[in-house]
Amino acid sequence: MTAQRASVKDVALLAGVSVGTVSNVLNRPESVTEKTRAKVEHAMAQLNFHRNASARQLRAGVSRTVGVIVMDVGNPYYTELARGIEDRLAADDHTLILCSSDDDPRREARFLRLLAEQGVRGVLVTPMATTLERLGDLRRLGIPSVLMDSSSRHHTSVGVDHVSGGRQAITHLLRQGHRRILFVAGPADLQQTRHRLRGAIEAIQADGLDPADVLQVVNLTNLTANDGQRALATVLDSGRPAPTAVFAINDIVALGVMRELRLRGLSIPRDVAVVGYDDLYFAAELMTPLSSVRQPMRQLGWAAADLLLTDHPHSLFEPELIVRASSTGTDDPPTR
Amino acid sequence: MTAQRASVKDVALLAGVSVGTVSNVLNRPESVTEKTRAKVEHAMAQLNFHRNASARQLRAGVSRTVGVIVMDVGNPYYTELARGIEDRLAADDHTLILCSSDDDPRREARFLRLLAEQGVRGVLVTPMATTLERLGDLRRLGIPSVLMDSSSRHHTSVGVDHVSGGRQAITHLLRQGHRRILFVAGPADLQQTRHRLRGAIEAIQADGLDPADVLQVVNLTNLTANDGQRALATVLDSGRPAPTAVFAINDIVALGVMRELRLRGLSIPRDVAVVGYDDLYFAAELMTPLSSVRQPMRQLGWAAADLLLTDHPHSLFEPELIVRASSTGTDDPPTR
DNA sequence: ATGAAAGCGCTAACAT
DNA sequence: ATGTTAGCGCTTTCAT
Repeated sequence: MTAQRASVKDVALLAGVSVGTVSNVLNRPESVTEKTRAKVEHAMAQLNFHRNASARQLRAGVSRTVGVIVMDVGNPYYTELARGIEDRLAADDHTLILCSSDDDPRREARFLRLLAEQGVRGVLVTPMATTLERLGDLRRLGIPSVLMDSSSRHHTSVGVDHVSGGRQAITHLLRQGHRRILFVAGPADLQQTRHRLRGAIEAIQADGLDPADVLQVVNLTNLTANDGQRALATVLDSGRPAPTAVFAINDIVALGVMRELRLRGLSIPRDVAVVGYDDLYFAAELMTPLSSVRQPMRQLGWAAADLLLTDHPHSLFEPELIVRASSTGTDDPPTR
Repeated sequence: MTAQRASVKDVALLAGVSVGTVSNVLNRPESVTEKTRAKVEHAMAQLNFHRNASARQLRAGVSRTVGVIVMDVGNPYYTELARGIEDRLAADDHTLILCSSDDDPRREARFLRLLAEQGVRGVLVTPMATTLERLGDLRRLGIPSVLMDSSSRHHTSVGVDHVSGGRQAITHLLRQGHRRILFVAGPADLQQTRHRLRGAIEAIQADGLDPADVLQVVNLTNLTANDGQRALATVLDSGRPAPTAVFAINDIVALGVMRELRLRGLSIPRDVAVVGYDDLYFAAELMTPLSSVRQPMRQLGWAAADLLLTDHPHSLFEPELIVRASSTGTDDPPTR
């Protein structure tokens, strides 16, 4: 019905000024007379003017968009991270393109290429084992990147101390008397797996025990509830002595573990105790309230974006074990 | 260390061809000799060339990006929707910018402006009551939009039949003998609320009962677990006869409702039955497995994106009630 | 304080 | 099949 997109030229024409003045109203309003500014703004409103971000970016060379690649947007843990990023970005009038790598290097590579083409101001990524190689391209393009939920001496990053998290979880289980613990971990080359495993081993050694006796590790490729369930089933069917406690790499995997335990009529935590990771919002509401290691994801995201925007030194956050019925010595009380 | 972004000009220079040929390699590879194509592609690789999306879009006038605004990215229900969209978009080499309105009209307006500036190919949005007014601007700009999880005679949309969902949930509760049912709903002007309420009323009337006797409605502004918990507490403290069943607008609200019931020592479902909505992945694993109305979100997202890309007629999907312990006549077995 | 004009990287129409 | 060129909408000198 009415015209399509109006350009600065159209606005200038209608307001009876030059395009330069229109641009000034947009970018340096203080350098324009009150009167002409009013004229121009009126023309803009009348034409339903929206500045063209492509042209702006092409000319100015800088983008107001930041790319974010997380492992799995379906996991509330990562959306909470994204929320923190968004909070920080909005304060500087930037926006975020959210991508989900689904733990697939090819998907990640595709998004990285896409973001490079978009000319984003920077990329924030929760890395998998091979991510670092792919980030070289970006750096050569002059696009900075920040690793999240992971740390590296060779790359800027914001992270949570997973060694500490693993140590806290296993220490807790040892205190409850457990001596056969199963760690249902992620891929062996994933930093979260490696660090939490290290923390677990440290905790066991600190008690004068031999990790080889106490800890059994099974590595998952995907971190879904079904994978967790299958992994536990395999271990229980292996004929080896069953574990008395399970430490899961995240709460969703823990969900699957608990499902399998229930299926076999095993009591949680009397027969097998369970500790998860991430402390998702429903952890306390599960059939057996789940002990879990809580991480400050929102702050982490905020810090990551802040790092990108202002180059503040990065921070390492501290996780905190939340103990609930799934891992306490006695059977859990019906409610609380 | 090495050069920054290489342009088509740089590639042309290195390959010893013209920029037009480079563009052809990019956009019409079949119109280029095998040999020159190889030369050009080699030059691209050598220069780490990434085409500049801004310039491309500025010139071509069309974007390969679609804006998606959901109510709440923190809710897995919406990320599942986003996943469906992404699936469809990827097939046509498009990408998605994901925004969370957080049920805040100002945030939504801001994102809409942003997306318009980006010149996105279209916008997919899960609308709140006032969204439609805001979409007029976009239309005048020639940017199509699709409503998701909602329907409108005045706007293209893909949706789920919420009337049917409400009817299924309430019919189920009536069959269990409930005659005092509380509907913990969203905002009164939200379509999901209105349609599910209509379905509820239809179900009650179909049994020859008076909705005014059977159904009590409380409207929430925000749909968090805490809000659900508070709402139920208020109702139970009101002095009026307590409901024997609760129908919650979504599973997260249901989580809060169940929390409050447990806190008061009320048994689910013996004292109060609960039915949620969305059937989030953990619904079956809760302290009391939650009956819930499942919606095909992934397909919905797929359909929405398909509608935008190919203008296929839109579809109305059918929800399905999943019955679990939280609403079955007998007490649930004391699992844990 | 405002105007004129160049140019960002790309595509597409036209010329060869 | 390949080269030449105009121009998308904006910002930003440089003049006035």
